[in-house]
Order: sequence, then C-alpha cells, then structure tokens
Amino acid sequence: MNSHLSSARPFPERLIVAANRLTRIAALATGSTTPASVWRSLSILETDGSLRIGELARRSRVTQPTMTKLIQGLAEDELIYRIADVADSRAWLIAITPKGTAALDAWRVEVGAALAPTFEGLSAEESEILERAVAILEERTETARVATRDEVA
Amino acid sequence: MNSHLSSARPFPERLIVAANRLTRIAALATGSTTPASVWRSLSILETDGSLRIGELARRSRVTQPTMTKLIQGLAEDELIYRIADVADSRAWLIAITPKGTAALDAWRVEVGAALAPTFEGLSAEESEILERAVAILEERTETARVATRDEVA
DNA sequence: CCCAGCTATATAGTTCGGCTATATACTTGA
DNA sequence: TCAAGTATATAGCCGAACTATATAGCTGGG
Repeated sequence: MNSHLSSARPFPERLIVAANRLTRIAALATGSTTPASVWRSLSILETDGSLRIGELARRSRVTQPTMTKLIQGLAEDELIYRIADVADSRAWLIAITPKGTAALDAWRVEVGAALAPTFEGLSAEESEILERAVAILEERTETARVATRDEVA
Repeated sequence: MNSHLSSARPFPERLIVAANRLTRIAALATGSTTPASVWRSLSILETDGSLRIGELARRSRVTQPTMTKLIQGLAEDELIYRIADVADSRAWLIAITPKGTAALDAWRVEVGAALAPTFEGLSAEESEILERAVAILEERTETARVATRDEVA
C-alpha cells in the first residue's frame, strides 16, 4: 500500500533540508546581500506591531546585541524608527516605516520572481498543497509563540 | 467570501519566510554549531553518490573554494573521503564514509527531536499535507537540476 | 528616600562561513 | 609541444552573529 518510500522517514528533517535548499536558491537567485534576519525582523514588525528590541530579538531568534546592531542599520536606512518608551526610558519601541513596508514588499516580489522557475508548472493540486502547507508552517512558527516558551538561552 | 486572507499573497515568498524561521528554530533548538552547508553537502553525497568538488559545490550551491575548505574539514573528521579520479589527476571524487552517513542520521534524529514541539499535535490531515508538500519541495529543489541550469554565477 | 539588585540596551571583541581573486597543476587540441 | 582551458588550492577579505561586559534606568525593602 505504501509505495511512497520517502514517507518512511518523518518529514521534519526532510523539511529542514528542503527549507535550507530553498533559502539558498532564493538567496542566490536574488543575489541579495541583505541578510535573512532583516526580512525576518521586518516581517515580524509588520505583523506583530512595534516591539522592544529585546522582544524583537527573541521573536526573530537572534541575540539582543545582534538585534541592536541590526536595528541601527535599519534605522539608518529609515526602514524602521524608534519610539521612546514612555513607561521605561531604558527601552525603545521599534516600528516599521512606510519605507520599510515598501522594502519588504519589493523583496517579496523579488523572491517570488526568483523562485518562479523552481515552482514552474505546478499542478493545481500541488499548488493547493503548498498553499496549505505554508499556512500550517506559518501557524506553527508564529513569532508570538517564542515569547511564552523562551528561556531557551 | 474569502476568509483566507493569507491566500491573497502567493506562497513562494511566504514559504521562504517560513522556511527561514524553521531553519532558525532548528539551529537554535539543536544548538548545533555545524553549518547547514555540511548537512546539505553530506545529504547530496548520500543521494547523488560521489562527485567532484566542483560539481558538489554547484549542487550544494556554494562556490568551489568554499567547498574545497568544507571538504578539508569533513575529511579531517572522516565524514568523507577523496578518491583520485583516474581519468583526470587534477580532480578528486568525494564520497561519504559510513561515519559520514552515521553523522547525518544522528543529525536527522536530533533535528527531528528539536522540531517535535513545533509540530506537536498535528492532525492526520495536516501531517498528510506537510508530507506531500515536502515531497513536492524535494522534487523541486533536487540537486541534479542545478547542474543543467547553472551558469548563474 | 536610597541603595542593592535587576532589567534594557549598547559596545567591544572574537569567531567563522562564504565570497572574490589568484595561483598551481593538469589536460587537450591544433 | 605549447597555448588555452579546466580542476582544485590558497590568500585575503567581509560581514553576520555570538559571548562578555559596560552603562543607564527601574524598583522594592529597610
């Protein structure tokens, strides 16, 4: 009954390898030198709203110093801006700017175009499966989850 | 009528972000310092058989010098070995060792365990979708494809 | 009301993966 | 047999992300 030998191995590790390859394909195809962490962070700011640096670092899964530096670059490029946290003057709230949203959208278009050959000629059924798989993955990797089960580091 | 707002945007770029997050989650959860390129390369050697350095570099989507260096480390750890190419003394054939296969398997188990919480409590239907999605992705990111449409660099 | 201890961000310094440019060794065809 | 091309190796650089630590601000018990 089971002619799908590939199913013999659980999917998580196969998914990781495939994800890895996809990431590599996209990076090479777009030729973008911008680190993935930038797009990860911007998309988190877009969906989760403004956040403190520490919290953004946690959700983006990098350390706080890494995020501080990342933020500095993004601020220079005016893709994000800092709002003083009135309740705590040590902290900043980081928010995405319209320019940041535009950059994110442009990147998405670029990635979409770069991956077009890879996903060329998918059947309607295959597209449907990928669409639904993405939805599941998005739900399962939701950034808000990180906050509750942190303490990893 | 359309409550699936997420479907409004095509999946490739969403898939990239999700893939990226998964990679990050896996990397953090395993705490592995081993670069992804190692596992990518080893799994290519496992599925595609022994390859020249240049060809392995292409399929692993790194440059040749990067692969040369990577190979040196893997050889020291005895995860791969070099076979002199009888037809061309400039070239080497790189092959995975039993120890390399074992390391790859161990990593897979580790990643599987690390991602278990992320994929906990999936319904049978969701699992089915992910399984099939992985199969599609594997097919679409197959390394042998790279060789034919290279010339990117 | 003030200081010890905690928390939020910033800075310093290191490590390491991956890249480009180039050298070296070998092959091949005219 | 040698010029041009190809396969791998070496050198040097860049930058992302880490750990350790400094600085500044908050907060509660005495």
